Amino acid sequence: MFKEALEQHYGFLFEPPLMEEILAYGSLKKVAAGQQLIEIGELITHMPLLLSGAIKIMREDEKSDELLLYFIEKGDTCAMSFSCCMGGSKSDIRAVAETDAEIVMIPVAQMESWMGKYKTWQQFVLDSYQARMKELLQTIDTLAFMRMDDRLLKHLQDKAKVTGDDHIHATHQEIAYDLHTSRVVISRLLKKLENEGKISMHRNDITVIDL
Amino acid sequence: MFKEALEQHYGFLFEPPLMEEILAYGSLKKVAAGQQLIEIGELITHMPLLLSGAIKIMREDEKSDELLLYFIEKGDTCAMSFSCCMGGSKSDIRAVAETDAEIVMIPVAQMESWMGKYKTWQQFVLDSYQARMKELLQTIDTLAFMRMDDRLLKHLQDKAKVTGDDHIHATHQEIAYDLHTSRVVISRLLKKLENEGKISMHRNDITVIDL
DNA sequence: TATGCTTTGTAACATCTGTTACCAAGGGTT
DNA sequence: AACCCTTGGTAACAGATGTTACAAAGCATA
Repeated sequence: MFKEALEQHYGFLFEPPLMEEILAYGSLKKVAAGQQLIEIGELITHMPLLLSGAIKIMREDEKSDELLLYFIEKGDTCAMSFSCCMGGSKSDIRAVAETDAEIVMIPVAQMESWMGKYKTWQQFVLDSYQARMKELLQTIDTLAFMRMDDRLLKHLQDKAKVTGDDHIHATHQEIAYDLHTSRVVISRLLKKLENEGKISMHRNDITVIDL
Repeated sequence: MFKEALEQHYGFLFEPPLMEEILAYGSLKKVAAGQQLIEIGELITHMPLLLSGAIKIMREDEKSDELLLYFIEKGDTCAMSFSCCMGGSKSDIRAVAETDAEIVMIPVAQMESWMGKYKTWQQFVLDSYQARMKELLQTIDTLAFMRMDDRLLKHLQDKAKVTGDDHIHATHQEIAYDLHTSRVVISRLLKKLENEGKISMHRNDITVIDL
């Protein structure tokens, strides 16, 4: 059962009858780091409430070029990890577990009935949309106004933050995919960041010093 | 009065009592092309319903670098041109009239009460959020996956579409601001597009051939 | 230790984008 | 015509990023 964890993260948000319904209709899903939660084009049937861990949200174009949009953090006012939960539409994004995570999955049908019944749920959904919107604006700022070296450092800092660990276990190639660039560019810029004293590097392990 | 125009664009969406309320509490605002509707950091007091014309939504960073996010079209299911109408928060974006436009302004207070009262309004707000989200994703795709020449052509096509005119009246400098680059770059790429037969150019007038 | 795979470092080069500088063309005013 | 201001064209260069190629280091396993 996930009653305790749910109370802890969402108890202060939702009224008791709504909490009851969430317990009744929601199901707990445990996923391991790296596991894919939803793929682009897939039909959305459930909405996730994150209890623990972190999820990364990715975008992809026709040529299979990838880009990380943002992370959803554990304990975050997370909902609408999927921009298009409502109305039976298909996913515009891919969601992948960044760490091991525990998620309560709510069927979309319930969600829609709650919109009318529970004021706190309505507010929660609106707040979540707004939070996602801010994340997207932040992503746009990053793409439009920052150069790759700053984007890289920010990525490492974000990653350290959501995992709660200043040691990052990722290859240069994996980082390159997230930032939509090439491995050589990442190696080059990481070396530069190391020379500047902002990180230190070992094989498969980057330590972020400048948090 | 704006009863007819409102009926025409929103009548099929909202139930009659809601239409009455919109007429009662909304006020018509006519703006000329180029006029600013809202500035970054301003408190949001009204939500706009676009009756005619087009609005462009811009983002800016600390260094006053600008970037066009997207256009809102006349007749579009437009609301939430401002990502943060709810909750008395401040604007993350700037809105500028791209053409002359007519807008019904709804006080935020009304809007919030309607969320509980009218199912159609609730759906409208959610749909709008979703539409804005898709626009932002589209903007991200453009920034992450396209080069400047394609971004430029897309910009010209978008602009022709929202104004309903394949003649674009803008200086190279103005276009450069929208795309967050320099005038020289735009001149260079416009010349290239002209050589490729996709546009034709005269002073202060670009004709989009490849629509 | 020998072998093979993955990961990282680095050089050399191509290309795209941004910057500076200057001139020319267009259009309006006196 | 003479003048001025805005706009556009172009060269030359700088810097950032992407690409290709290859070598070296780290790690696992036979």
